[in-house]
Amino acid sequence: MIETPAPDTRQRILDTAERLFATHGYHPTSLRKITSEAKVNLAAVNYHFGSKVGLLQEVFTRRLIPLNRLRKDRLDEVCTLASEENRPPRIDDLLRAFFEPTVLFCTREPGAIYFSTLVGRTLAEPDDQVRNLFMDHLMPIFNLLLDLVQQALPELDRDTLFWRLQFAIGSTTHTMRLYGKLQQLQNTQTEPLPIEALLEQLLQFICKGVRQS
Amino acid sequence: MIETPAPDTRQRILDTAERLFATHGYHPTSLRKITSEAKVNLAAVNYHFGSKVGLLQEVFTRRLIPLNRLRKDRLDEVCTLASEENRPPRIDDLLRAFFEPTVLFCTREPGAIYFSTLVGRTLAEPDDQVRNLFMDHLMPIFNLLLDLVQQALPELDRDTLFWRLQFAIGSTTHTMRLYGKLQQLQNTQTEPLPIEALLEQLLQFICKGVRQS
DNA sequence: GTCTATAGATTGATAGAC
DNA sequence: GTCTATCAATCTATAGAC
Repeated sequence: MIETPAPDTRQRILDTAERLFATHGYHPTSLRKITSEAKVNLAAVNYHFGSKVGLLQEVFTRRLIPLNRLRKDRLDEVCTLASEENRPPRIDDLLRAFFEPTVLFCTREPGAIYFSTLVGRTLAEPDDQVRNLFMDHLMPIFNLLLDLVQQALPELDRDTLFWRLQFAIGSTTHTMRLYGKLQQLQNTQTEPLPIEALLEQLLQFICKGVRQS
Repeated sequence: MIETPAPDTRQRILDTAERLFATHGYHPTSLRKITSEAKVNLAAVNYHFGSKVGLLQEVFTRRLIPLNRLRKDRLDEVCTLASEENRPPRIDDLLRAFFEPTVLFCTREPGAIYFSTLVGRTLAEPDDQVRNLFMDHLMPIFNLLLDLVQQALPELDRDTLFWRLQFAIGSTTHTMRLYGKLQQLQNTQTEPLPIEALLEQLLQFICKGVRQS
């Protein structure tokens, strides 16, 4: 029945690496820490992923391909509905279609709790090699969003929209990092703000800022 | 006249470390890279700063003490004017008082070009030891801002304001990182958006989002 | 596919002469 | 205060037995 070459060694390495990269960063996390916590042999990483950066590559790809498909589907949905009604897409619908899957992905896909933290941190990663692995996945869908937002707000020039979307991305990634951190610290405090409520606050902030009206 | 113990070794180490930490990150930057580019001896870092993390500590402190004094003065100014006119401080004035020095600091203080990049990246630093060095400087001034914003918008609860200010900080730091990156790549393109113009766009975005009106 | 063992390079930090 | 030389630890990656 099962025909995957490695039973779960590969999976355990990916899960552990995702968590440690998110928690401590890429460079400070050694392969020894990953393999010892994943309870696999040190050499297994190089066997399955070729190198440390190859492992990171796969940590990204495993999550970003389904996430980007989700975002693409949501954006297409907004466009289809708009064209059926013979009007340009609405800006609020576009922003929700893009940012809602981004924020909620961690709760839908099991085990992706750490990935949202990793995403938020990778955008700020100083190392070009590491960040570019991520940008290769983000650029196409961001450019699609920019094109559609331009259709929704044709009176604004593209540079203005570019920066406003970047402001929105900055808010979102910072929020994802901070929310993950606060959940991690979660002491004897009252129950924290649920992620769905925080998302609504964030979307209100972003929509007001991008629309400017 | 000059009574500083080290002539300029200390300074050269700090300048070089600031640039390399901003460009490549803290962990991937070795003391050897720093000392060789600064043209000082490897042992000088441990002599002057005790350790690598002691050096980072000093890189932060050197810039953050004057920057925080600037932000504090601007916030006080807004409050003084408001109390003279017997009204609460205006939200837009408070946000400008806080974020304008933050963004423009790099152009005022000579040599601080790389520091703004470093700030933007450190907020996303996964390593707790590194990030906490920075948070110790940021927390007091952030709490002051939150208190004042609460006075300006008394009808909103503190948690809501906390998150809206975090959204604003996320936009700002992401923008500072990206702007630094784009300036660095600066190819044969047309002249880039001046930082003052970008600041105005950012402030518009933030004010709309925080006010929600 | 998994393991042990280790190569080969780099790191932060220090000792001690000057 | 600055230098050379080096220690001790850590790292990624690989070779080769099973």
